[in-house]
Amino acid sequence: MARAARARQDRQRSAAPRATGGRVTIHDVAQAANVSIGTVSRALNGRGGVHPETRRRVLATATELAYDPDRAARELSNRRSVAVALSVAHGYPRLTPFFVLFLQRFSDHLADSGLRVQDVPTGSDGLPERDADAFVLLGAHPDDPRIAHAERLGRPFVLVGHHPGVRCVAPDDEAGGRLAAEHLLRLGHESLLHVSAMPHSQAYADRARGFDEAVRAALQRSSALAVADDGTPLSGYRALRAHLEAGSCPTGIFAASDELASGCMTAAADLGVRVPSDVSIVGFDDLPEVGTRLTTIRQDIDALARETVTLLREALQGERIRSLRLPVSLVSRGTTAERR
Amino acid sequence: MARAARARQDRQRSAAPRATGGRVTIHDVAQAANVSIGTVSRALNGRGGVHPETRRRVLATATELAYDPDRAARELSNRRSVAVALSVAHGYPRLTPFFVLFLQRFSDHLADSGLRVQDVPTGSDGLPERDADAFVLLGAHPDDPRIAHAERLGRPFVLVGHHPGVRCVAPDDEAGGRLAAEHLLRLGHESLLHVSAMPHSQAYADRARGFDEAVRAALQRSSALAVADDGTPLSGYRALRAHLEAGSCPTGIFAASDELASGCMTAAADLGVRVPSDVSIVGFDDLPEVGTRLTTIRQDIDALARETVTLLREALQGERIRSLRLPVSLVSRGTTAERR
DNA sequence: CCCACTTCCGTAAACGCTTACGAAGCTGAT
DNA sequence: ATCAGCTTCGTAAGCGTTTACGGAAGTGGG
Repeated sequence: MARAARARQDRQRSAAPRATGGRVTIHDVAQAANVSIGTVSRALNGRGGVHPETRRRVLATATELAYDPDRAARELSNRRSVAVALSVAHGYPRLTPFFVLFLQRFSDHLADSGLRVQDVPTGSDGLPERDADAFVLLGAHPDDPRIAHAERLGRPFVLVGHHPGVRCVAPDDEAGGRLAAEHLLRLGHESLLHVSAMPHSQAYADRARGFDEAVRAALQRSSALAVADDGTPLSGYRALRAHLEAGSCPTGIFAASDELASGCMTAAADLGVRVPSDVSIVGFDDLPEVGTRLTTIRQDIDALARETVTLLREALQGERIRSLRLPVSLVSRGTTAERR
Repeated sequence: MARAARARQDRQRSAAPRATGGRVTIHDVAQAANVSIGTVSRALNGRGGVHPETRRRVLATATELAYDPDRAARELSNRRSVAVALSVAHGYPRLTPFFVLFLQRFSDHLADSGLRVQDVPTGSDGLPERDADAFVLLGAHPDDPRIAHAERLGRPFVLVGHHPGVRCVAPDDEAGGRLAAEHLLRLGHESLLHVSAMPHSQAYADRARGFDEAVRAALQRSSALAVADDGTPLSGYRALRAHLEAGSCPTGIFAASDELASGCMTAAADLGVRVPSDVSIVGFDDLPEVGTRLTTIRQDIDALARETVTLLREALQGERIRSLRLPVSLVSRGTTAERR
């Protein structure tokens, strides 16, 4: 042990570069900033008891050395070991591309913050499992039984979606709907159609409300509505196709998700309706897969995941309930044009 | 140190249950099996120098206590730190449900085996990144540029798919195709259709070959073919719909994937064709999402992921190239019936 | 009967991090 | 000048695992 201590000491004091296989460790940062590893850790994790000047110096050298804390070590040390269970909303039997993206970000942020996911039953549709320490509920429709259930369980949880009175984080769906309407209206479109999978989620409902309010404000009437079975491209395709075959011919379409939008574009193509010259289409999400061409409402998935983790930690520490709405923005690409 | 050593000793000797927050550690197993933690580790990891009888006892107590090695600790200790990059095949711009499932399993097995994924650019379509230590290529079509590229790079890689001369693992697609054909033929169907997204992957080509050979052997002629744009349900829908609207009416359909099959089922429904009374449909993959109703060719995704990790480790250790074909089986459910 | 060799196993260091504890330095009140 | 109390920081233990090293049996040959 005396030997070990000396070795560690040596390593800390020695000016020679460490031989840890290239990895920059907390020791390197400590050495470079002329402090101890304890101080580095405290500075980096925002713990108290560090002189502001010291903190600044540590942070600076850390970024300079491109220090990236080792996750395994952090997890092992933290032993925060919260088993986070993810549950996909009822009515979302499938794992949407959106959720896949979210999940990636989410587990990154979770690991970064020293927490660990023990169990990620992504496919599970039903109510959250008993043996988890915390829950993340993905999506919610207004009377989601999982919410009452999670509350009854008394375990910390956060909802990715929107529901009054619970800790939740969601994009500003209503504002997004409004943005879409205003964009279409500004381009001169008055024959409007909203394609949505409405009953399934609060998000869809909010998007519809924002869209509808803006439309009513401008035109004193509502737009038409085509309801898709679920949120898949195929459901969007069938919804629009059926609508067009029934004889109506909108010039502006707001699809409640990029997936629906992609189905709509295919349907339009199959029926000889050209985008954007015959009809303009606005999506929602800004998924990278379809996104390169589509005019859409962009939401920041990474921020969504990050804030989910923040709220989750707050929940774990029993802090006051707080909810977040994340801003969205319209990105105008090739599928909208002025009405001819 | 004397203090620490004694503490550890105490913990090891003491009969009292450990207070590690419920987690069963290697110490618990050691204590229960009356050996040291070193021996437990060696026994569990198949290292040499353990008496068979001792090994047996350790293994027994480990399973009895439901010992589950801590990943973080294992990673930290192992420090094998291989940066594995995943690359999705050209022509598969999207992350299919199949790959999502695969990915989950894959990273589990990777972590279990002490390796660590540093970078998983799942969405990346192009050629593998320069800074990875190893690659996993997902899917391949016959002239996949990524294969030549990976070989040129000289870094270990394994292909999930099939290609001569490289380390690869794949389900027995050809046998699967044959199974589907034989099933349909056995039910008396002779007016057959194959729905596929053929040019995109070797897997689809192999499935088609197996199917076609069995069909030719029985009927002395090929089945009809409907080509879908990609592998999505929507593409399957459009392919079948177009085919049926063109006037042909098959009684047995083999869709090259469950996703295609699900689109086919919707198309049939939309056109008033009943499954399975009017037409029988066989899928491929056995995805849990669509799988509860669909007659399909089952492949073992977990095994696929496990073997991928095995081959990856072999590649990392420079062992001889070896390829695997995993068995598939037909599971008969509600979408096939005897020809009326 | 002893020694070399092998087989089996226990000990403790190491992986990179967090954090409890305590030491050192400073402030201001006495 | 002294001391309590605060702030700031260094030290080292500990998270659960793997593995190098060496010790203790057991085996066989001289």
